[in-house]
Amino acid sequence: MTDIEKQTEERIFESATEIFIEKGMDGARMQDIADHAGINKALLHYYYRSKEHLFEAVFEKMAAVMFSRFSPVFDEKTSLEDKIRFFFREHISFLQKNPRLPAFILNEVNRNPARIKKLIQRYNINEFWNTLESQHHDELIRYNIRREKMAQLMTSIAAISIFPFAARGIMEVLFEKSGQDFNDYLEQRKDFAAEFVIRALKGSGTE
Amino acid sequence: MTDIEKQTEERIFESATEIFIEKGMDGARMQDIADHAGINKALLHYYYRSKEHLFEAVFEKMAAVMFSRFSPVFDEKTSLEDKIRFFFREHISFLQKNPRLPAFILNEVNRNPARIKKLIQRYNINEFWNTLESQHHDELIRYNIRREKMAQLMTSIAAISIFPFAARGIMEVLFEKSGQDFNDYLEQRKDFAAEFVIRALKGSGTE
DNA sequence: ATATGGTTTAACCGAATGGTCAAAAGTAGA
DNA sequence: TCTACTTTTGACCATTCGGTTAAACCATAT
Repeated sequence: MTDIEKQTEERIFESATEIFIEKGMDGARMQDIADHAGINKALLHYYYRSKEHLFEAVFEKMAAVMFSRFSPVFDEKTSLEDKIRFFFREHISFLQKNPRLPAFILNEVNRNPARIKKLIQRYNINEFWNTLESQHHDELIRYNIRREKMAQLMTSIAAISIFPFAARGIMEVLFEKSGQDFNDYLEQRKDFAAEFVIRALKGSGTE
Repeated sequence: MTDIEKQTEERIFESATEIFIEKGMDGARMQDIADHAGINKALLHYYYRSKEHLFEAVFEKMAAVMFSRFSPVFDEKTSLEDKIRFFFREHISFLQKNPRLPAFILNEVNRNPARIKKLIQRYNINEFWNTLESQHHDELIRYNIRREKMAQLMTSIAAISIFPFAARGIMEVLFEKSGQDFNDYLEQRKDFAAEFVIRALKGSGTE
């Protein structure tokens, strides 16, 4: 692959990413992507056979980026509580830089669930749990988190971090009306979310 | 308005609702809506001038339905904790019957934020807070919830309830892989969510 | 019966869309 | 410079889409 080819293909991919995230699969136009990349529309089909192929490339990349942000948690050799603090700080910071990513992923997955299936095959959620359990066995018992509750806890954590971005359109309007600032809210949220979850955990103990 | 006219107009509206929720504004086809309603495509334009008009009618109705589900909380003369329990039970039950509503609303709002603006004008979020404050003054002080934290708390509650439906496409695949059932998860969530939030509140007191 | 006015349809239209193709332009080796 | 190959383009195509129109249909009142 030559340098120029790489340049062109990359420019196409980046333009497609921008347009697809903004307009969605159905709303995006191949002509808009070509214009944005400064090339002829036929070139899109030269590098990516069809709109479907191009979208799939973008979607898989973005989904991988999104999911990869969950894994650093497993590298840390810290307590569960510190992991939670670390996660919210890092994850919300990441989403501040990519605020439209959650809405894009969630919408396209709901529109076509088959798309995410093969991507998810790579991840083993039970192994995910096993890792956490081995790392935090004592804490999980102390917090009375059994396997069924694990899904509840993890989805609640994800929800608290992701939802403000998924509902960004509503929240920004709501905040504007009440004189609050969405960015301030997000900054505060990094700490609030962590302490919120940790308090909920502490109160659930068997002791 | 005659009976037949009402029948037709309603059938159009219901078909449009179904198609728009499933495919979104951009993905929906006027022909599909007409077919679904069992009528000629021109009739759509006879009752609703354009696709935009038809969509707006559907969107505003669905947004109103969604928002109206937050207000019963203010009628209850119970403690804050019981209100939280009541809210999760009712709200998740409602979403179980309308599982695609959150993704539809969130996506279309993000795609075109202007659409929700005029709807939100009707609601006064500061008055909302004032009502809650007058009803639960003592509890809010005990839980150390000041005005800035109110937005954090309310959005966390909304997130915990709504997110599983917004991320339904991912969660169903994830659950299938790990041998869990999404409906069981939702049933458990009604209680889990309430106790989770209440524990988080209790731990935040000034005492 | 017939005129009136709202309702419904089949046929049609222009624009936009994803996609194709043959030729031009560019590149690199002999 | 000639040749073989890849990259890029403009023109074009078939189809789809939202929307229009004129006529048919139908219930009701006179």
